[in-house]
Amino acid sequence: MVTIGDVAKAAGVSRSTASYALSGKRSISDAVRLRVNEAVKTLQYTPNAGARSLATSQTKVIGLLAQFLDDEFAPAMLQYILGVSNTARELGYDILLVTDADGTSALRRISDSRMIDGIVLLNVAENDPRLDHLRAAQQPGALVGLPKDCDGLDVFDLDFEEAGRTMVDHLHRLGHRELILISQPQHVIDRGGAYVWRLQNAALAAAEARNITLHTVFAPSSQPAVGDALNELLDAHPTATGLLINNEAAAAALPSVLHERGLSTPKDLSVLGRYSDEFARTFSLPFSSIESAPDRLGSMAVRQLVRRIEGEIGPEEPNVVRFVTPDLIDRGSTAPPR
Amino acid sequence: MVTIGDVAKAAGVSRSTASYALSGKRSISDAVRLRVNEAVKTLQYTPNAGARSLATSQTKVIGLLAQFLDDEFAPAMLQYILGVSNTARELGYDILLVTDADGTSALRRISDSRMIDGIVLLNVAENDPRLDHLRAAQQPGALVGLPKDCDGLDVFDLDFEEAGRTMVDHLHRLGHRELILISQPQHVIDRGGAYVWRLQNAALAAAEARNITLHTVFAPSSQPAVGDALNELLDAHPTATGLLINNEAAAAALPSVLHERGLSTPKDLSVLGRYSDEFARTFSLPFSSIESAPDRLGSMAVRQLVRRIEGEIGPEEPNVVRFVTPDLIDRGSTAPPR
DNA sequence: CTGAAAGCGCTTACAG
DNA sequence: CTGAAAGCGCTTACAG
Repeated sequence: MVTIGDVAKAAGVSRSTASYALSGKRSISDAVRLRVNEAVKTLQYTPNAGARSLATSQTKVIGLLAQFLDDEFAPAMLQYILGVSNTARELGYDILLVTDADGTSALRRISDSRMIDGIVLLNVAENDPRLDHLRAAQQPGALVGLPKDCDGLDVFDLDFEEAGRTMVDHLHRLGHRELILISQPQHVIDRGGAYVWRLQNAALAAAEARNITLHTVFAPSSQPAVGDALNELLDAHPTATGLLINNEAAAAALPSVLHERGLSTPKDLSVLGRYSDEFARTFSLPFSSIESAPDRLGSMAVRQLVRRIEGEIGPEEPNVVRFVTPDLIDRGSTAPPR
Repeated sequence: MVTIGDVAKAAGVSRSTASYALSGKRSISDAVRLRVNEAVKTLQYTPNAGARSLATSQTKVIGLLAQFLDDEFAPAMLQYILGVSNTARELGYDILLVTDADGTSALRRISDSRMIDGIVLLNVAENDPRLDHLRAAQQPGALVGLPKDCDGLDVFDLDFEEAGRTMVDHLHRLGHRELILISQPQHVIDRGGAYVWRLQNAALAAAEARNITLHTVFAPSSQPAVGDALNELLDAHPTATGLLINNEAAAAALPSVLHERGLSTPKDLSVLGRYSDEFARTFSLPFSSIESAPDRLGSMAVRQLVRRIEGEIGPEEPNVVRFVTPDLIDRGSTAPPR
């Protein structure tokens, strides 16, 4: 393989001069810079990443820990991954994608071996076992998802409380007085998916404050089952006029359920979801929704992480916990109840 | 950080002995091995990946080039990625996920800088511009998807010809005499998505051989548009009794289209798709289908790649081009025409 | 503005 | 069975 030594020889300079000419870390005569650049081009020189990382303790790689859990809807995950990946590339970093079932040991592996400069955690749970190791790691970490203890970590998440309030308020303003909130399965809460109850509790509080009825229910996240659950739900609350959905699988299943029941939105029922616009397009969902902004959250996490990696923010500087304010995207599925 | 030097010191041996004790590449007295292992444990030693790769020219990382094209249905891609990632981990490799729009330069970047030991290409086109660089690369490559020229590359793909024949034969045997085949958009073919016409041509040939009518059409891969296309199609061919679908977005949109038209399968129409079982579950698709086996294809590609990387197959050994025989998964959406 | 040299943390012939 | 040393390909103080 062609090394910087070959470049140096071809340019008639020392290896250090060749290196500096490429990095620009000290002034170089135009003549030399020109010859070095030419040598690089003709020899097709590319620095060896392993050698560089050994010398600089920098890999220019970010570890991305994504878990594909049974109780979660895989297509919704993809948006976060793409948001992280695209922003990382923009900032000059590559992505080491880790999908191990055992996230903790995977984290340790890539961190301790210095394969990466920083770590993004997706799918963060209330008491995420990965966090202890992340805090102990040499590399900075950024989370998408809010754990109980954010100490020492930069955290980005949708403001699910605000999302819950907005959903209730929006339908309340339109005149609705009895609503149903469909959340992720109980199972998601059990393993620490705090966003489920963060949204739900805020929605319940808002409903109480406005003195309206809010039925809450946990629905499955797998497709055949969730359709049945939706039907049961509509049977159980025939007087409810609005449906709030914090469950991607339920949102995806709803169009055919409504169709089967001969219901149309917003005439018979107002519907308001919580998912990304990309998700809505993929599944052709005609419901207004709270934008969950996965690409933006992934991007924010990476930007902050890179600032830490590159020392723009010192390790002593306090961690940030940033909530994205939920936007409501109107697709015309809400209206006053009839 | 703790190095192998620290381990050696703690165990009272030389660095080379410590290294050999860990790699097992030469015999070591039990006493020494014990002390070394103990030192590793107490010091929490993990080898530095960059240093190791510099010394061994091995990174234990596989590059995964995935393109997310507008004309393709993103959720269908995820299965390939997961298949590759999980198998790689099983074999001791990590995944560098590259989603750059410019796949060619991304390939060059990770290859020339020796960040990876081998490369998996997803979404391979008929004349894929990435292939020239892959052939010139130092690292072996494996493809998921069949290009025109497979020379020097290991290739894995579904047998789309057989898939096309099977689809036609299956409905022919049931007594159907007029079918419609819905393919990906023309656009996919234009940029080299050979699988579209591989399936279609084989289906046409099979239809001709059996003397039945097969209407073919390219439908959009985006959701609102594809629904309209399906409706037009059913309007245009009212006497057709069977629908073959080689277009994930069309398959996802079909249930509601059928519902709107008051059609049920297989009573009014027999439907046979081509997508993965995982995809069917995610979208709750009730149609029988040809399994596209993305996880299996991804896994096969990685296994072959690792065999090349680890020298079990020499570079002079001929490349393989392997087709997965399509299985038909019966979900009860086909029956004799009425 | 440039060069010779040390060092990053490993592995692996070479010697014994 | 074990050790001293060279080398992988970079970067970066240290000297001039």
